[in-house]
Formats: sequence, structure tokens, C-alpha cells
Amino acid sequence: MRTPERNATALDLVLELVVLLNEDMTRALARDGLTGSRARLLWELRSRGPCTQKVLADALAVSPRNITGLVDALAEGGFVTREPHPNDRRATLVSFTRHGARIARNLAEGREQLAELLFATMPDRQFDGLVDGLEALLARLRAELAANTSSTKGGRR
Amino acid sequence: MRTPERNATALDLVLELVVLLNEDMTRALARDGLTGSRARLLWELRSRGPCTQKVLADALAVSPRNITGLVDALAEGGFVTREPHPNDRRATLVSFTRHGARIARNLAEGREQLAELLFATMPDRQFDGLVDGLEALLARLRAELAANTSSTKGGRR
DNA sequence: TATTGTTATACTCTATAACTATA
DNA sequence: TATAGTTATAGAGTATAACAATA
Repeated sequence: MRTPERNATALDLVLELVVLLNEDMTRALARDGLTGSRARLLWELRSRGPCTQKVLADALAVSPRNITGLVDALAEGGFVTREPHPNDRRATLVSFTRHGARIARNLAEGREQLAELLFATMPDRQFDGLVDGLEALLARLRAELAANTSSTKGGRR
Repeated sequence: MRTPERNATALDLVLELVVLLNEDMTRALARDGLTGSRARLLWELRSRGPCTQKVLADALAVSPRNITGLVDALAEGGFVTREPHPNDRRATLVSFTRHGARIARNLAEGREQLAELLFATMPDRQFDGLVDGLEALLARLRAELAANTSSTKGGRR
């Protein structure tokens, strides 16, 4: 039987992981002149190709107003351009500049390199155990969030 | 031999965990009228007892100016008070109100409950594998951050 | 002279509401 | 009338720099 203390310690590990991962990624993004939110937008743009701000707002689950600001900053930084939409004159198409496309590739590369840094030297047995545990954790969290999101309102505590 | 794709997928699991955990905690804090930064301050205050803003600034690794703002908000919300420091008239002591102390206990309880939610029903074998993997992951991340922080300046990519 | 906390200023992320141009 | 994106306004977190009071 496991003690609550051991469970609490395991949660501490997860939370430290969150903090360190965040620091590492923030630092790496800053080297490219990016923030987390702006990088997320580039990431979406990369997987979707040129798209409207409305599409980006829905994809990132933020307000249209917020997208205006992020695209403003990314355009100013030379990462993206705003083009008129060919069919709908209300809309604008956000597209990569050459520089933006290069940086987006860098983001993808950086992520691969992070994955290798974290996992490449890990023995298979350990890796499998970690993945198995992470999947179990995610299943519990998803269930919890679904329960709390769906109006029920209660939640822990 | 593991493929880069499997490593990338494992990183995706970790990143999804980060996102969901963040959502869950943000939601829980909002129920107590708190944000992440304000809760972190309360958390420090709980483990240290009444202390100066300078101490809090160092503990949370943010600017003194930032602490002024957080304490302003927490004082306005009735979580903490500012008292004159007995020995040093430049400094102020930040202390819990009754309500703040109660909420801080709630935070600790909520964390225990989250740990139980995530781990209590997890088989020992799976739990051990997860903890083992997490520790290995953390070791790599700490090393990476230390390398990148210490002036070397290079880093991945 | 050094330290504590504040005011002043600024940047980022975020939201809602009102408005413009277009469908 | 509905939609895309903007301006206007606001709140939260963060930073640096200048300044006050006190050590």
C-alpha cells in the first residue's frame, strides 16, 4: 500500500518538471525573439498553412482581439505577413515570411532535439515505464477536467 | 533501438500533461479567488511564516516591484495584511489574515487531493516506473538548464 | 553607502464590448 | 443579420529605473 506522502512526492516531481520545462522552452524561444504565445501561433500556422485570424483564434482558443495583437507583433518582427483574403474581403490571410518559415522549422527541430535530449539516452525499460505512467496520469487528468468542465461545477475541494 | 518518433511522442505526452495540469490548477485557484502567482506567494508565506516583501521577492525570484503588486492584490482580497516590521522601519511584514490562512490550508489540501486523484488508484508497478522515469527526466532537464544558464550561452539549436 | 519598498513607465497576454467593413 | 477584424478599455504578470525613508 502506498502512503499519501509518496503520492505527494510524485506530484512534486511532476510539478518540478512543469517548471523546468517551461523555463527551458521560454529560454529557447527568446533566442529566436519569440514568446510562448507567439510561438504557439507560428506552430499552428505551420501545421495549417496560411489561414485567417478567425481560424487561428479558434485553434488557439483565444479571443480574436488577442490574435490581432499577436499577429501585429509577429508581423512587426518579420515572422508573418497579412495578405488580403482572395474570396472574402473582410478577412486577412496570415502567412509566413521566409524568415518566419525558417524559424518555424527551427521550432520543430528544437522540439525534436529536446525529445532526444530527454529520452535518447534513456534505457528502453525506463522509457516504457515512463510512457505507461504518463498515459495513466493523462487519462485521470482528462477525466477530472471533463467532469469539472461539464457544468457540474463541483470539483475537488 | 528507439526511433526519434517514439521520443517525440513521449515529449508530446509530457507537454499535454503540462497543459492539462495547468488548466486544472488554474481552475481550482479561481474558485478561491486566486491566480497562480498570488497562490505561489501564499504558498511561500505558509512555509515561511510572516516575512518581508524582500524575502518573498527572493523566494519567488521576481522583482520587488512585482511583490508590491501581488501583496496589494492579496491585501485587497483579504488574504494578507501588511504590518510594520518591529526592528526595521523600512520593511513591512506580510502576514496571513484568518481567511488567508484558511485558504492556504485549502491549497495544501487541494494539492494532496490532486496527488491522490492522480496516483491513488495507480498500481504500484506503474507508479514506480513513472517515478523512476520522471526522476531520470528531471536529471536531464536540470543538467540542460544548468549548462545553458551558466554563461555558456549556446544551448540546443 | 546600502537596502526596502514605492512611484513611474513599459511590455506581454488576456478578455469584453462597441464599431467598421463586408457577406 | 451575421461574420472578420479593428479600436477602446481593462486587468494581471512582469521588468527596469528613479526615488523615499531608513539602516
